[in-house]
Amino acid sequence: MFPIDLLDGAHDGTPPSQNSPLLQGLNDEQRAAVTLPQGHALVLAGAGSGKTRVLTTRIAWLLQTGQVSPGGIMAVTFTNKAAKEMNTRLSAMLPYNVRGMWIGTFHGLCNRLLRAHHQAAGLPATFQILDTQDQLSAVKRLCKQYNVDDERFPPKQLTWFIAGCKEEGMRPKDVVAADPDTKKKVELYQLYEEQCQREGVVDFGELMLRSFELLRDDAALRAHYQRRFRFILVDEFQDTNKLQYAWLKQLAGEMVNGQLQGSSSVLAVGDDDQSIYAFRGARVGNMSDFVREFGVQHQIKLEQNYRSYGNILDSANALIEHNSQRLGKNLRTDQGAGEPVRVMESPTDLDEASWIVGEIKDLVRNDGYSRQEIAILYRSNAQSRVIESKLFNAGIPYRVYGGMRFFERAEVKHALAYLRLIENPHDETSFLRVVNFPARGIGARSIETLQETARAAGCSLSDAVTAVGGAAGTKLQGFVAKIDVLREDTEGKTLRQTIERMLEVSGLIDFYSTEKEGADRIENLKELINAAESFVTQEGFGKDAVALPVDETGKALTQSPASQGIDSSLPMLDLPLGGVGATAGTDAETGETLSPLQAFLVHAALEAGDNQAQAGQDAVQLMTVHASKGLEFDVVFIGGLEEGLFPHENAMSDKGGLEEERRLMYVAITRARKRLYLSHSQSRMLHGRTTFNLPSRFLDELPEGALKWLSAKGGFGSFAPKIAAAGAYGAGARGQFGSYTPKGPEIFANPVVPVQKAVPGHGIVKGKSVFHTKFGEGKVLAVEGTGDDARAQISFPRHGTKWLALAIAKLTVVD
DNA sequence: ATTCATTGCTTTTTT
DNA sequence: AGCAATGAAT
Repeated sequence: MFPIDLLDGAHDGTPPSQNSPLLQGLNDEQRAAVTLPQGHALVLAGAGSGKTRVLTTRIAWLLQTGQVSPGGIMAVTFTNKAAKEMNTRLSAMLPYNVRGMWIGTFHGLCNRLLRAHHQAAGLPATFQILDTQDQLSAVKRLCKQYNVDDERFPPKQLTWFIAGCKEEGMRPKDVVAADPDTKKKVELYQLYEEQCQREGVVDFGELMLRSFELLRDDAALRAHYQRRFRFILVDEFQDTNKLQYAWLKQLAGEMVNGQLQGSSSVLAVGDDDQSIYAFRGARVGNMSDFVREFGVQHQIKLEQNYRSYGNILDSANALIEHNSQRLGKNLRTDQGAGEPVRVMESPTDLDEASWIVGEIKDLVRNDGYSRQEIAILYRSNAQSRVIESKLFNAGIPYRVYGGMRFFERAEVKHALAYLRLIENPHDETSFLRVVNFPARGIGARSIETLQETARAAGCSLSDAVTAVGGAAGTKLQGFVAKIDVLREDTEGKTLRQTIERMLEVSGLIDFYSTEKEGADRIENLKELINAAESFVTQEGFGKDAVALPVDETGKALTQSPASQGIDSSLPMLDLPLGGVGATAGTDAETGETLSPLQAFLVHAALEAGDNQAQAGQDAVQLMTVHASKGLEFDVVFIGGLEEGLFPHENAMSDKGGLEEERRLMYVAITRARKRLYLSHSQSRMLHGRTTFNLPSRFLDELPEGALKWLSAKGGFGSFAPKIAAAGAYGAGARGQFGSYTPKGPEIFANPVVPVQKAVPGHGIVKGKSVFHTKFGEGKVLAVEGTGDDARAQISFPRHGTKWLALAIAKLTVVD
């Protein structure tokens, strides 16, 4: 369907030096992609085909051959991680620095655009960004104000509705509301917008939508950026939603009779087979739309895989073949077949976990694999629990990805709220978050009065405090005065000093130091200071901003970009953000500079921080399949390959659901370099009850020749080789296998690690020293309870005395 | 204001 | 089952 279009790099008549060191080691397809001539192009980059390398080399190539200066390049990604990776690689490849380019996430770049043109966009210069939590609390507040029945309109659903509308590019007036429920939602959407506007805040969707509208409605501005960005590169194009696609079109040129006209070149890199975010609005269809509307001339497929052995790729290829909606692509490798893909069936999820743990022990002990090169992937987060407990009991270090991110933690959010109030006393989300935290006797009643007063007077909460009388009024005024003092105190101070002062004045530190679980919260607040410090250093605040000469057309000014005066000390937000001939840091209209504090707050919202657990040394990696995208490991376990779980039953409702699940499986398989294990269990504890599931249909879709069934080993081999016997424990067999409930001794013959309940002694005894991954070494003061309920009281020198549940806390006995 | 009890939710997730 | 968030009781 898509012909491979190998280009020799000499189409535009001026053959660039094909022997450039940049092109060394690239295969023909990669080289063709890197040296593409001007014009729009689509690169279908299979898993492990060197996609990031192609993207970065392409940029380096464009610069090196003088086709464009850094200012003429935009590279868009989805995650901060990907953007960072691109930056890092580019800095390594290029002799000069990378700052002049616009490299970032969609939201990051939108933020940049809106900062530069906040006036045209109708936003205050210091607008702040609401994350998902903030958005939810804003909606809750709204619902309360308008007495919305939160049974019928759960705030969470409203936030989904609003985000969904924005992703589709729809303002309240654009939504077709047929039924009264939708009408009500649209009404609330409208009110929510007004509230955000009043408070000077934007949510993630708004960043995208607002900057799209800015470009759409301001022809001069649009023309400027269209001229500036000669080359636009988009990573993970299959994950773009409708709005992001429309946004790209605005930057790339003008639509004339359904065809895009413009002088810029858009390179979209993606893999339709790895599209796993349709559930949150991604449109794979953007790929074919792109080809049609942009009049794409060149399509290149990167099918050479440098990651996995043949059996793994054969499995991936065979599986994805079952999808009908594909552009068509087959991965190949020179590495040989490698080991077969191992498949295992276990009677229960506990056995499955035990088996995985045993296998990992062998891999590490006998085969010399390092733990961090082993990943356990699962469809849903709930599955990690069992595996974690088995790993823990076996004393194998592991790391779970996902969960709370740094800037999302309650104490950090509290601190950020105070900081936001310093900048903007009218930020009501922040105001309400901390007006009574730490508790200062301002109850719900007082707040209600304040809200009524503010509404009556048509002013913000903080302005309304003086109008509230009585004891409540005094307390409220005290709070506002506290913030005012803080604002004056920190005027002109460094970010570090500001945060330290805030922690003191707010009473947060005092509060947490009296809390019993407060020690690690204080730790996190201290960490906030560190985060701010490294933000300041990295972003180069405090150094003089240097003007960057911007060529109108974005064309190379000189052959040596190093001489263009790009200064690495330029903070990203200070860059001349367009506006014709803008000068960084000074131009009041376009290059307005944020204070370090403001910039840090933006950073905190836009980049929620690492969500990895302790960056432990050599630990087995646990994560959902979604989280594994873009990563690779020597050994991969995929657990829970059962109907209803993977493919997940909730995903099967819509027509594309099964295919998306299959792509998810495809992503999972292609993470493995050397060895792949697939596993399913006959029964599983799910939502508190034991369920019995058939093996996943995906197992049927793999090539028999690439697989090796291990189940025989355990005595359940009678069911293998597999699916032919599937009916035997199908729906009719539900009762029959009821006795496999995880109770009593292990039925299964491969129990490398004894079941938890069989171990009354966890080794943790009064008087012993234990090690906790976070708190360090501590002494056991007491032990209580048995089995899963066992708890120990442990005294840590740096974190005080804590009660820890042994089933949860990661403790190892120190001899 | 703090603590305890009840209720609801539970696919995947970035920004 | 387990957790978070809400509501009632002290």
